[in-house]
Amino acid sequence: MTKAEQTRQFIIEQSATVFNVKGYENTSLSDVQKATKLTKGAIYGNFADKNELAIAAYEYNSSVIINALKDWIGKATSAKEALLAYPDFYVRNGQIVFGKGGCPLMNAAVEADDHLHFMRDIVRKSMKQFLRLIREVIEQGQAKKEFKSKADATTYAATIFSIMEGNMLLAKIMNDTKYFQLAADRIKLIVVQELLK
Amino acid sequence: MTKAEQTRQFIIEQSATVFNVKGYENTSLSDVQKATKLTKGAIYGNFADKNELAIAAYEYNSSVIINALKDWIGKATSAKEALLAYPDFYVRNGQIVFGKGGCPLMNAAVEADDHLHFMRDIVRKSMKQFLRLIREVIEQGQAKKEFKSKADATTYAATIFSIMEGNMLLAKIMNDTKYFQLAADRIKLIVVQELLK
Amino acid sequence: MTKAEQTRQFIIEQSATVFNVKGYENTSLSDVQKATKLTKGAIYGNFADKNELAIAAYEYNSSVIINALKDWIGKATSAKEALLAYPDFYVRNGQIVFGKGGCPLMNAAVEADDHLHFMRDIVRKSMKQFLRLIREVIEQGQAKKEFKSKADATTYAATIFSIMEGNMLLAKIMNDTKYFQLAADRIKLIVVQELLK
Amino acid sequence: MTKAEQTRQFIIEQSATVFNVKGYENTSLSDVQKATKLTKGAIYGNFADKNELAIAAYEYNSSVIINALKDWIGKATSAKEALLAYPDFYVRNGQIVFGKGGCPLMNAAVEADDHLHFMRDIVRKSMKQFLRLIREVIEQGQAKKEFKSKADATTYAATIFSIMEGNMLLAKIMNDTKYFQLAADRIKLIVVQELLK
DNA sequence: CATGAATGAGTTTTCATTCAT
DNA sequence: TATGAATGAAAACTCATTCAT
Repeated sequence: MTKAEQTRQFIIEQSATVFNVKGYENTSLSDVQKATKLTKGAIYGNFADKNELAIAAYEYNSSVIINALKDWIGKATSAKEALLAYPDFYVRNGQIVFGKGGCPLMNAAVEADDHLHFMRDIVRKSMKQFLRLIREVIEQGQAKKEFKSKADATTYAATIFSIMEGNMLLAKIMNDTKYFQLAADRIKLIVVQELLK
Repeated sequence: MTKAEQTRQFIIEQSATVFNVKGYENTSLSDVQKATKLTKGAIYGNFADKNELAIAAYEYNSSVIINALKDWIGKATSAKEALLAYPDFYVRNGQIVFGKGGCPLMNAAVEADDHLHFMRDIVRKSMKQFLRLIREVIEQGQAKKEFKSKADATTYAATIFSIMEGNMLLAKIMNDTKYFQLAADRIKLIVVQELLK
Repeated sequence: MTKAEQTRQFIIEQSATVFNVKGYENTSLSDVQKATKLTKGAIYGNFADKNELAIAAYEYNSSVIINALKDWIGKATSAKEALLAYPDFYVRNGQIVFGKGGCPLMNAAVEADDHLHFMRDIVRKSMKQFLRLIREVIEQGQAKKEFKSKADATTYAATIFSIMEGNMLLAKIMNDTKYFQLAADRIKLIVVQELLK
Repeated sequence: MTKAEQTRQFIIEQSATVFNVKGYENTSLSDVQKATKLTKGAIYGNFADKNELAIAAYEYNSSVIINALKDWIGKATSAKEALLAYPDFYVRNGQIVFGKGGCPLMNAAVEADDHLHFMRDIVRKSMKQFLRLIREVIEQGQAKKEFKSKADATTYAATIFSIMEGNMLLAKIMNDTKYFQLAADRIKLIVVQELLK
């Protein structure tokens, strides 16, 4: 890893939370300077413009949770366990998630959907990736005869994800982690009643 | 309504969608000028600062959907019908909702939760109001013996709302109204299986 | 004239010489601020961007000498007198012209020809206008039988202009007004030997 | 020629046209990097600062046409032929000259006269050198009895040069090589009518 | 000698806000 | 009240230059 690559990575990691908290458009280069303690020149030496940094920060932010999800799936000994690990993470780490600005996919999607067009495709891509991971867990559960085969995996992936995100929204604005538990309960109910054989 | 009050209302209504689409921080007074075709003086004559206008615009935006919800409830002849009118609205008006920037509660919550502090309380308040309306429908359904009495109305209100919002998030970023149908289906399932006697 | 129009004109007049001396690209908004003692906002309130101001300043600069030429022509009692008034002006006002940065047409043309494309057409236009004025004096001299009718007015206009500009170039870089006299002598020779009947 | 001298020369030659086209102040080190495909260190290792490079690039640019003039003079079999070779070059190579940004003496003089002071003396020197070359051709023509001895060589040199430059200015901004022919015609007229015995 | 990452003052431009009219 | 010209701080970005490696 060259010096430049190290600095680039450093800038991304140091500024990622600021972008998630303040929003990608409302985070200024001064904010990034404060977060990295680097000069503007150093930042512009590593990124063509603020948009490039915003995208890199978003990719970092989304990769953190996507990789976490992959981890849980990898460690789980059953599809059920894998699916429930996802809401359980928020139940157990609610305050940490709050401190980092909440779900980066939701935050970026709200900015990117009808306004920050340069980010839309990248957000859409990560959203699809997240949904695919959940879908694959369900499909593997079906392949292993753990889950009912007639359940539409794509639909269930979207349903589980939307329950998690909808409750995240409530949790954040109400500053109340109980909504994470609510999501976990509902997802568990769906897994037990509708997916498990 | 005095002239001043009329102008104030005019500014709010003309700028409300811009705020919802661009975000409350990112919408500039130039944007408001363009939307209202008024001068800065006219705007500052009616609002102390941009924050006051942002709050008023948010209150307008959220009141539109809260009033719509009240309307559906008022017109419904049963609790079930009232509850299902909510997701059905999005199923039928998905593109219109997209054009106005999506759900104002979600948009504002994402900005306000850990960043735009002057808006947080007002967003929280409207969120509670929305949840309370749903809860009251459920409670009335229980009072009228339409719904099972042991179901926790508060929990079900949050669950229904979060399913709607989570799918709204997917719908917006994927630019696909099918997620509104997904939310409607899931909410109907819950109403039929868990609430209805 | 509205306040805005007054300020706009004030900015143009105060900054025109700076643009001519430093060049249109190398003149910064700080330079304009210093020249006008106005704030950036005041300047941007009256011009969309620096290019618009640069063009306005150039138009002012070129109009000053084009109007001067028109004046001499208007006051002259013969075509010969009108033509010679042009180089004579530089002979008599060399130091003043130096102090204002020299001929704006030449300065802007050198910048605009292959580089400052947004100014090229406007410079070309003023150049044509200047040449046309000289040509018309010659044509009127021909109409009044003062000048030989077979002389090609367009060619003579370009020749006279290029002699003046070529010597201006020498005068400026050598900081020596004798080249203005050289131009005046050569132009007089041409008028007497080739144009006058 | 040492390695360092080679690199220095390489940088000068690669960047010379950029300086002539964009102007000496307006050409940035990034432009020089792009033109040379070298690093900043390599450039600063060979030049103390941008001004030193600008001067070297100007000296190169002016030397190219001064050497060309010397060449034509050397090859000419008469003073008349030598003098006319100068405008003829532009008549024949107008588009090439345009492509390289036009006459470097004029371009640099316009920047240096009252603004880029560090270049003024060097531009003045090359201008004098160019004028001296023309003057010497005339003087040699007089010594060989080809030209009239009473003609003031210095004056004629300046006149010929200014006609060429004045028309160059028109040619560039009008993007029309006909002005080169106009200059050539006028210079030929002067040589034939006023210098030749 | 050359590299290229870093500096910090400079650039153009936008913004929320004020205030004389 | 409404106007719109003006303010000045802050935005994104570029530049000539330095210096550890």
